[in-house]
Amino acid sequence: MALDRSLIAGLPTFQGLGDRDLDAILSLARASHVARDAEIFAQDAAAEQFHLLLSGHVRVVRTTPAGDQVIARYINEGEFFGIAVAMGRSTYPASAVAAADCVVLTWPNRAWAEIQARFPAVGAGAYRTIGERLQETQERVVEMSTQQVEQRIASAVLRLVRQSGRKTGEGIEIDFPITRQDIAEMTGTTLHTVSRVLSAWEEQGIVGGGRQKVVVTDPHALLLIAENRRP
Amino acid sequence: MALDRSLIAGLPTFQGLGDRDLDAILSLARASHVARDAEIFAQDAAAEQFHLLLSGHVRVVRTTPAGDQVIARYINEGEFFGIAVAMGRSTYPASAVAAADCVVLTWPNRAWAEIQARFPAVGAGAYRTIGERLQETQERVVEMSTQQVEQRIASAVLRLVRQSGRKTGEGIEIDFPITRQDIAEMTGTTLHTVSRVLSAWEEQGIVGGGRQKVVVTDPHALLLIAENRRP
DNA sequence: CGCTGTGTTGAATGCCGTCAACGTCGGTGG
DNA sequence: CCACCGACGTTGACGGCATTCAACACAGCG
Repeated sequence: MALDRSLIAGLPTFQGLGDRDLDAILSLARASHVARDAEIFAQDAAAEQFHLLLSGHVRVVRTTPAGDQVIARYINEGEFFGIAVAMGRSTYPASAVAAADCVVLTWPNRAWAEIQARFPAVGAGAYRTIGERLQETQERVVEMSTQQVEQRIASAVLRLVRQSGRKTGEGIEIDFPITRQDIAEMTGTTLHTVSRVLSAWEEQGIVGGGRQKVVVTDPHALLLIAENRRP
Repeated sequence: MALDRSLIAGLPTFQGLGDRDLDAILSLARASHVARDAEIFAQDAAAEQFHLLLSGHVRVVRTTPAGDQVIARYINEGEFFGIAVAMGRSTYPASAVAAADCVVLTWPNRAWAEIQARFPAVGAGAYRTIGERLQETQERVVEMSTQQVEQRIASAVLRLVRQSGRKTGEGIEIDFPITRQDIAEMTGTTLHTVSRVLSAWEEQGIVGGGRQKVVVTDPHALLLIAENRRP
């Protein structure tokens, strides 16, 4: 059965395309559900497909030979991921795991050349995405080089809130399950330190939370901490 | 006066192009000398050109609001740099400074669309370059998250040696001037720590050096340190 | 010949990782 | 329904690695 174009019609990636174009792109794709914690692709596996996240959240993780894990980034709804083909790579540099239940569109690599040729705007958008990720990653290197752990955690939480925040009565909530361990793997620290820092913030009324949940009640205070300008 | 096509004919970037193609690409460019320590473009400035390094070495540096500097990477001969246009950016995310005397080719941004359209292989090569830089940068995040300072310094020196090494009688030498401070800014540490580590390595006969110079005499030992498998 | 940039080394401080113990939530199976 | 168990979270104590502070040495250059 053909996929309905309404799946992707609203996404910025495909802006400006007509119905026939959307149908053409979708005709090459396959949609699937992915349960939470299921792996979408594995680090170092042959990269034969690329993906677009329709709903849910995906965690991109690199594992070192020693077994340490580092979270490279979270993918949000509407973003491409696993686009090794666009970077001329033949294997995936990291694994992708569903952080929540997901709906994913998948194309075979050979579709990339066709999409890029027929819809240059889509290709350009993907390259802009890669460029943005490069900038973000370098920003992270700068943070890890110059900031203390508490500031880095503040920056990471703010990034999550901006990219995946959902307003609630209490404040802004990160709308997928996230553990202290996850935050530690994003900031290059340990779950112990993250727990200590979040506990301190909770006492000051900056964040709230609970099990696998983070709610930011005072984003401004967090910003001050991230910029090391705490009053 | 027109630029001679021999300037770029040997570069992997332009492989497979004919003489007329090379001339066409060069006709859009301008060549210039850049003295050591001169700035080629500035962080946050409007990105109106992109560059290719013909000879010399270029240091790409990000500066934080607090004044801390972090070296994002070194550019080697034959590489594009400052290709904000390919990532859809309107400003440069970092500054570029000549680490040694350089010869640089410069194109106005509008040449990018034309080159990409007429010579897709060149465009694809640039995107592969961006992809490689993304992978390298993420690799650096992993290192900073999981490794100790000495291992990170070893990794950084090995990277420099692989990318810009020159064989000499003593061993492999990094063929541009580099200070302890530079290495510190690549690894997120201080020049003091770098000095201590290099002094210790020198005593063990792993590296040699001198003022603004690093010579690796025992690359294998460095590799063992980088992988934390020191005997 | 002094000055500036670079490099070295010692001593002390402190951040944060490590080790350890315990508490709590939620799902699962009897 | 409830007991159990594993995953997640919290907190204290301790120690080590690397930064910070300080002082000095040396080279190149005007």
